[in-house]
Amino acid sequence: MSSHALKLAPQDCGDCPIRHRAVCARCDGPELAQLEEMKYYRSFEAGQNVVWSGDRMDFVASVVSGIASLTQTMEDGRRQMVGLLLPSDFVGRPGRTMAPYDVTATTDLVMCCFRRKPFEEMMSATPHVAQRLLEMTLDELDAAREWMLLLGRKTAREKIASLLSILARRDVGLKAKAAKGPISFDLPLTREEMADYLGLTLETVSRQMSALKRDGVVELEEKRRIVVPNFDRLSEETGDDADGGYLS
Amino acid sequence: MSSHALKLAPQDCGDCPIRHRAVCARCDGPELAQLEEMKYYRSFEAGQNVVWSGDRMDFVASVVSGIASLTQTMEDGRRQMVGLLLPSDFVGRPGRTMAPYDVTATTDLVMCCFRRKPFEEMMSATPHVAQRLLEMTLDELDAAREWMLLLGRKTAREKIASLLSILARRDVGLKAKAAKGPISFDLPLTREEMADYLGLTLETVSRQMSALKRDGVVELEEKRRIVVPNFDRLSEETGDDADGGYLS
DNA sequence: CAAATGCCTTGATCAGGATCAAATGAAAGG
DNA sequence: CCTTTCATTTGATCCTGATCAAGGCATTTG
Repeated sequence: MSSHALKLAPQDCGDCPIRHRAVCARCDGPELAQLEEMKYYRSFEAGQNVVWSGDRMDFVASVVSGIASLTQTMEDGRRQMVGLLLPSDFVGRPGRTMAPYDVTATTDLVMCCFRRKPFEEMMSATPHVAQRLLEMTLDELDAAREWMLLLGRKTAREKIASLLSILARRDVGLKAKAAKGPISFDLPLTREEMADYLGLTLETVSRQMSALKRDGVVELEEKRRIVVPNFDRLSEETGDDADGGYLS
Repeated sequence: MSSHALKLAPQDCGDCPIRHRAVCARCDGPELAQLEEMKYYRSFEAGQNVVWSGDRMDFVASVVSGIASLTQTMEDGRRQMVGLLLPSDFVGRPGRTMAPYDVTATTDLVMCCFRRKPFEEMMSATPHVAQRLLEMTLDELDAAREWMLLLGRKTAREKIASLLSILARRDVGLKAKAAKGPISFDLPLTREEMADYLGLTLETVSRQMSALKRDGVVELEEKRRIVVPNFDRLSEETGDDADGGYLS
């Protein structure tokens, strides 16, 4: 279990794949050097827990690769995922050591962790980290509010379509490819995780996936492999206007 | 309609009721003076719209008194409130002029508006505003995620109890009173607004309110006047553990 | 005063999604 | 190879909350 937790070779920030989107994006040479000194990598296998709600966290971190999830659990076991963390997303809150959510590696995951103390000192000494973190937090807040609309008002079918649309869009973005022609990608989530994210049961997720397949909105070749033959068609199923106001 | 929009006398920041919690909390004498110069007050009557989603906003603002709501609307009219703004809460996003949500005065409302241009200049010149705004945004993000759990997983009864609990807690806080003995407060929301906030219909809200009354969890004297005879009893109905992890 | 309006409550019925249950298929392990 | 396990699908039934509809009550308006 911990065989994977240490094996990552230290990497130079200059080569880092998330260098220009993460919390360090605005930092220049000397500040980067300072961050290099307080950072260390940790990796996790899919399914592994990163921190438990209520745990003390002595670091904050950026997701370098893979996907992590933030989940809240009620006493009786009801679970709601409250965030998906993609590469460059930030985990942890300056000024608070207690984790408010469970953080779990949804896929294999690499995180760039910063020791809390020096990170917080740097935040109060120089503005670039705080400025970037503010931007990122405002984006997360927008995303959370979009999700509130989904959770409160969308039908099961619209919820599934919305999630697939976001994942598809994300993969298209990564490939820097126009939204023409079929899009295909691997689902990084199990049916149960999808249910936890969407406020549904896994049975309903499965049924709605089957329904979208039956209606030709998506093709499922291997349960986790999604093909979207017509992205606009999928967009129509989300309940959002046009293809979602994704611009600022 | 605009008779109310201008009539507020300019107020000195030193006397401002939200001085120590708002975005200006960390600012000292000279910075306050700078803010004084870019600020102006606007007031709105209950029910009045502040900005429409998609509108250009040439200011950002703090709520001084009253309550405002942020609402998203789907094409077919489904509505979801995504935030309640209480005194000291911040409206608008530095760096973005387009409003992403409808902002509406839920009660009579006074806002302290800052002209966007000088506010943004000040944010990049000095760190105090950005630091405070980051804190406030992180708090909002936590609140949004708590609401995601409510919207995705709680029953109608738990949703109502959670909302009443939050409003009761808030009023207790204002009165700096211990949580012993009956708590009473006025609902600042109509049944329909409650429904929009909780992801329910107004009929379900009404029925659950009646049910909580029937079960002795709350007393309703005037439809908007709530008495909570036993706060712990109300807390049990929210589905949260203990009385909610409200500490950071 | 009567009529209209806004807000709320209550009743009857419906339906979307939850729950309970079983079966399938693929991968992992003995 | 057979068994076990895990993720998923599918079926049958139930129930919570939505929908449709009517009525109450207070305030406003003509």
